[in-house]
Amino acid sequence: MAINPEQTRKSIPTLVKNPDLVREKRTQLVDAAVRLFISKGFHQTTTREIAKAAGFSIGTLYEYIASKEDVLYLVCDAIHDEMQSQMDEAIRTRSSARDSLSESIAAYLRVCDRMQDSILLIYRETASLIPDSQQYVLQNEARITEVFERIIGDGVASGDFVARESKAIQLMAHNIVVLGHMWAFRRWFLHEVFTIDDYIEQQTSLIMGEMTKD
Amino acid sequence: MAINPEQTRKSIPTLVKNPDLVREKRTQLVDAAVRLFISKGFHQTTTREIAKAAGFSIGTLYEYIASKEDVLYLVCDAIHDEMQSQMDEAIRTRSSARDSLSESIAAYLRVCDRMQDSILLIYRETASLIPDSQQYVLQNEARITEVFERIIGDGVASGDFVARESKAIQLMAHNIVVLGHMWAFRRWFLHEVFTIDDYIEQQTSLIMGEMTKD
DNA sequence: ATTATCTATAGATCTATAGATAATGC
DNA sequence: ATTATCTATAGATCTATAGATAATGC
Repeated sequence: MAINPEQTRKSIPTLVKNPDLVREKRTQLVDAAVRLFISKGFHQTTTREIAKAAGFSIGTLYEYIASKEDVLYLVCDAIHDEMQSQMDEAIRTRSSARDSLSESIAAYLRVCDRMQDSILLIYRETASLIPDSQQYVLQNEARITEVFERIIGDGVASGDFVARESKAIQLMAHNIVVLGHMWAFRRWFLHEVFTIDDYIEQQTSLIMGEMTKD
Repeated sequence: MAINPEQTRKSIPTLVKNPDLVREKRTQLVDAAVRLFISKGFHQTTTREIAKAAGFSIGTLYEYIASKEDVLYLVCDAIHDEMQSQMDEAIRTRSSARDSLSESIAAYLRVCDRMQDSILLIYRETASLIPDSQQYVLQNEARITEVFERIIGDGVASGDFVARESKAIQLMAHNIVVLGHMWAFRRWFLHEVFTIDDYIEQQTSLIMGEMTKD
């Protein structure tokens, strides 16, 4: 029995034997919980509300999880899953490193625009997870950052971008990721002043300018 | 009786008549609450714990506030106050716009480094405030951003920085503010790889490059 | 027999207040 | 008399589980 050396997902205990059923019910559960957590926050949402919104009783809820915190972990993990799959779909390698990067940034910022509420949820509630679960969530965040690290690294290797040590590349990747989150958590200002297209244009030019300067 | 046209602070009701006493006790209260909220979060902290840590009884606590949410508002407001005063102290106008901006960014990032935990607290718990209180907190956030807006605007006016419309100046100011917060909320990565001095150097050069390019 | 689901509730909170007590100043 | 503080607790939760019930398959 091979043990996966890089465990990327925490397994949440269940009392239900049928794995298909577990998958199905947990999807319902997560969908309901995401909506509730976005609108009321994790602590203001009761386990009863989650069960009701998911379409089963409080007793059944606890057949599929062992604690309320488990629901939060499943929610955070599902959000990162959705983020990853939307990025995989949108991000393509182009002929030039410039095009790859600028189009990837644009695609990523559009994903952030669509997933605003979920991004805010992660920012607010990650701290409510136990440290162990937090580690998994941060790993997911790191994986998203690596997408940009790779694109920039390739461009540096090919000479399309200014030479940079690996730490500087990593920092730029984090900057890009944060610019996407910022569109969500500073929306009280940004959405008043910019359309998402304006925002993409301005922020992409900031990053591209830095990558290709002098 | 003059009414201040721009009300910048919400007044929290108290049953205690002596204003000096209110100020004094609320300072104790906020100091205790900040520590508790940072370590356990707002919802996991009980009003009893706050009262005890502040040095008075649960009954007395409710002479100085009307609800637990009031404590959170006082905490958020005190954090922004502290932030403002540390920035006022650190940020000086220099002979050139370049120096003013780069030194202000450095000073600001050092403030963020010192106030990491408080910054994270604001990110996590602002959503737990009632909408009315949230408005005041966002106003505080906007005021901090305006410091950079002014410095950049002056540099553009004097011709030291590339010409930009006011929206682009505002965006750059928000970018700078967020780079400071990022040092706090991405510390799980950034602090592993950079010292605060490295970070200041890299991020300042990103912004300065953009302000003075071609 | 086994698996999944439900109802009912134990047990443990936690916020906010009522009413008693102590301290201060006229 | 007035102001500030304290103790004790009402009243309202909320999580998690025990034990009963229904559905499925041998």
